[in-house]
Amino acid sequence: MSTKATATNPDRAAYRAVREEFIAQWGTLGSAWGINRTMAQIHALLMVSPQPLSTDDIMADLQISRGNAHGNLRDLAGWGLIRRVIRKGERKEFFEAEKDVWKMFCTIIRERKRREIRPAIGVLKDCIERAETLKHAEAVTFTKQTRALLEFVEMADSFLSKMTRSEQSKVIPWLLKWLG
Amino acid sequence: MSTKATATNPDRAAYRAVREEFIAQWGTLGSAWGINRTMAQIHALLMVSPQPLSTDDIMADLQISRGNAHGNLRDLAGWGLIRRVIRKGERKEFFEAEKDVWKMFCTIIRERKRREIRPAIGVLKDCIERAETLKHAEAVTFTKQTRALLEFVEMADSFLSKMTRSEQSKVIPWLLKWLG
DNA sequence: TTTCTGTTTCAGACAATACTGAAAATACAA
DNA sequence: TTGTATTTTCAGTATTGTCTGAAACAGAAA
Repeated sequence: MSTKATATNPDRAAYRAVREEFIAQWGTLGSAWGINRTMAQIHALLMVSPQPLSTDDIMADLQISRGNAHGNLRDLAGWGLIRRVIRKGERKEFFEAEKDVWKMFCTIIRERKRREIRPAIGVLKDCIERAETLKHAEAVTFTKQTRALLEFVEMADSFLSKMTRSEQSKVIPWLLKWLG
Repeated sequence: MSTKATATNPDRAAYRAVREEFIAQWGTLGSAWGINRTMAQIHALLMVSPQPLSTDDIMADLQISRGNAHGNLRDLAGWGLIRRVIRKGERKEFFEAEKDVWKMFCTIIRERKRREIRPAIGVLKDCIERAETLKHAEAVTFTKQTRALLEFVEMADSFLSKMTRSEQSKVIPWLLKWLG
């Protein structure tokens, strides 16, 4: 291909710059949502990379240590956002990101449901159970409010479950229609 | 009222304990979503409090410094999750939380849209604009992927906008019906 | 004006989290 | 089995984000 990267291609520098900007911003965005900055950056890097990358590639690109790269890659794999790839003949392992945005979204939702929403529902139920029989005046307000929260969170949970179980091809057109 | 709190009411201790548990867990949940732990705890405290609380009440209850309480109260007011209340005859100012869960949800969504989603859309547009004309091979993958992300984020943004502009009384029944 | 009550700010202290680098463990090839 | 490439772990360190406490400030009452 004539557009193959070379040291002399002037677009190379421009591409590097815009990619770096994207990665940096994705990292910032991640930390606003409770995701480790480096983990978000590795994710961004893999998302826009045409081919799988090794730990060394990532270390070199983001200028981070082996331990840091390793741990964050393990966590990203734990989230299901990236996969390990083994190339035959190579001992090194490579990583690639899920590129389908809908699948990525569903994965994130499912994991956050499992890690945060479900435990939150458990806590709310527990608190309500312990508070509902108390005669203390403030306990009445407490129970009322935590019940309202529980009801809401459970509904949101159901909604997200149903949505992430649906096909993108069913949800998106429906959504576009609903938006008018 | 016969259930009024007194030092001798045995329910008082049980209520304090369950409320403390709720506040602690809400704080943990907050930090998982990129919200300062103390801010989430103050929010939890005000959510379940039957009456508005002063800065001193909150300092005493959560055992935090004045500066900490003050700053987080300011931030919560900035998010629109709590209101300042002035009682006539009193010089102190008090705070109360929005208790309606649907309104609370809409407020959080609107703020996160404004603070994070909109800037993210800006970044994506900027990156696409800078990358789309580049001939570098990797830039093609980059542009394709960032376009897919932008499309998705813009759709999510529209969806959330429409939802938070709707009445709870319209959305909830519809949602329940959709859930079957 | 002075004093009193309450609010706001912020430099320094502290705690939580993230990162490094090197050593240990593992996996594979010869 | 030994040697080599690669992954994994983790103690120590750095960085970031949060919190404290005291001083400065602001307005109301005396």
